[in-house]
Amino acid sequence: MNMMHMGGPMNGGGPPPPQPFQMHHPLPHHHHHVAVFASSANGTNGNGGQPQAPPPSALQSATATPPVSTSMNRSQSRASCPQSNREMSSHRSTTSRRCGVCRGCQCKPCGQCTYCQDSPQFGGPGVKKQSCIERRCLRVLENRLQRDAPTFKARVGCNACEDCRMQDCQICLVCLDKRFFENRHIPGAMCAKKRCNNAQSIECVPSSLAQSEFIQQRAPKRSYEMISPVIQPPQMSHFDVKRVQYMTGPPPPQQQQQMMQMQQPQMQQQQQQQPQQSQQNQQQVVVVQQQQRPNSNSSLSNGPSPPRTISQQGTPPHQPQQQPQQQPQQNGVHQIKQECIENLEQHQQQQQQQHQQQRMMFAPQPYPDMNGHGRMMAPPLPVVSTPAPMPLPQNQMTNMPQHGLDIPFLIPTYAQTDQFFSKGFPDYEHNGDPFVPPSYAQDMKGQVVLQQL
DNA sequence: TCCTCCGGTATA
DNA sequence: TATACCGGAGGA
Repeated sequence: MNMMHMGGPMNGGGPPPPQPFQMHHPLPHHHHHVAVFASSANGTNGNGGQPQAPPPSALQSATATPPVSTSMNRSQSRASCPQSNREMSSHRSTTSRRCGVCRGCQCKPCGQCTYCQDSPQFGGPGVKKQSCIERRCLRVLENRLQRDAPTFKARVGCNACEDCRMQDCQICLVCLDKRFFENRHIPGAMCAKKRCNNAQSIECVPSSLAQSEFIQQRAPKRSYEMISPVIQPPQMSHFDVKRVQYMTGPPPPQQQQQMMQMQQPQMQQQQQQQPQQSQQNQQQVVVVQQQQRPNSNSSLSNGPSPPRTISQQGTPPHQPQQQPQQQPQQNGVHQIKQECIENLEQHQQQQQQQHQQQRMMFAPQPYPDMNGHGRMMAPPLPVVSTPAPMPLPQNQMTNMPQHGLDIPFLIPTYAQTDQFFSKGFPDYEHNGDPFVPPSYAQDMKGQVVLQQL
């Protein structure tokens, strides 16, 4: 995979200090009509304090100073003539040339990233010859994702180690897919910059696969028996991470042992947090949580988790599948099943309502496909560092994801003891991070930029 | 002719 | 495997 275009050296993911820069070339006159439908024109330009950066409100005028450099104008010129022979005569031009109309193309160079500083435009030597990391064309990006995703070494982290708790780098293939394409191409993958020692490889699903299909395959990558209690008794199935499917019978002994080792501390901690629950409720909750949110970033659960119960004394059983007396009673299993079904159904309805509202608030933005035809693209997503989305019981759905999926999947809630996530998800707001294009910032979230072709 | 930057290759 | 480098396509 070619990661060069994903950002280059990035200071470990942290935003470098803002560095004011001077545009060496005055912005040329804009030759194309740009119509902006802004629902929110207030906000900072978010461009690292650059005095030259036009405020979003400036974009509302078709005659305003263009927010891009000469290269963007050239790209727009190309895009303005989609029927151009030159545009269509070359395979390269049809697959990876800038569309010129997406917000990446509309964004002007940040002047701070590696590639900007390399560019002669900013006094650099021009050896890297790459475009500004803020100016990624969504069409080019999607082409790259479609091309690279099948061979991408996608991984799922443990979500417990320090690396997993780091914020996403926002520049790797996974983060870009998450940001712009709702994880469509590399669903469930962890940020490629994270070096989780407990990460497990997952397979990439072809982008042509429907969301509902890939969820069935992708979500339970780490032995998540989220569906198993509905399908069959939980103790009779496990998820084989290698075969990427549910297998009947208990997991292999080695996997069981590994699961137990990873879960014991979390189980104990969880019981300390819920001391007043009745024993029966406690059993049910634990079973559901272990089955449905093993990938949670919470310390309550992480890693592969076979269906299990909890003992009367609150100590986790070491060999639950060999102790039938500790299995939930038949009524309890049915009750859990019913609870899961109800929770999923209820949450599905909630998700649909939420996404309906999101679509009304953040209208999709059209951008041309390879043939120059308009396509509708999902609104920008909030950038969060999240584990693979997993369904949760409804009583745990406090932090709702904004990933826009029309499925009852959400980012797990996090324990109060989790200092990193207990504050909630970081809002997607431009705060000077040069890797966050100003046009993708919160204040531009509701704006639709239309380029007349 | 110059510029931008995609995509392939080399290198650490 | 990630990053750096660079040839060269395409447009102005």
